[in-house]
Amino acid sequence: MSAPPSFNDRIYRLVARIPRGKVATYGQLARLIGAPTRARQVGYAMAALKGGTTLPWHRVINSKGEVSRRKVYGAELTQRMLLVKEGMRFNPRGRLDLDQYQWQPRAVARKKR
DNA sequence: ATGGAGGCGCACA
DNA sequence: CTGTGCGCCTCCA
Repeated sequence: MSAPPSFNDRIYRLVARIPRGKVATYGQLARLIGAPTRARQVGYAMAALKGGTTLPWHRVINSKGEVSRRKVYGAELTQRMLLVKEGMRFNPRGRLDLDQYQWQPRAVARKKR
């Protein structure tokens, strides 16, 4: 029997589609799977990823364009490093300009944010 | 069962 | 800008 894809699986599938040089926010991913109020669970899903994952987990940030704080400090630095390596540049305030870097799954049809 | 805390986000003050 | 509250759901003690 094929079980319906879990919340986490849908998130992971989406994360896998984020192109290099772009980022998505937790809330954005939640909205994209039709669960606009569950941004926090997206964060939880990411936290549950294992070390050897092939997913571009580093391309997921918060709605302010910053790399979120978490338990293990080193992970934040790794994430920032990976993003910079993909060509993105952080503000003096340590944030990314979402207008410039946020992933737009549907290129055209999207006017409001 | 109950209460915190967690890679969030939004509205308000 | 910061802080607080609430909604949301999962985990864990």
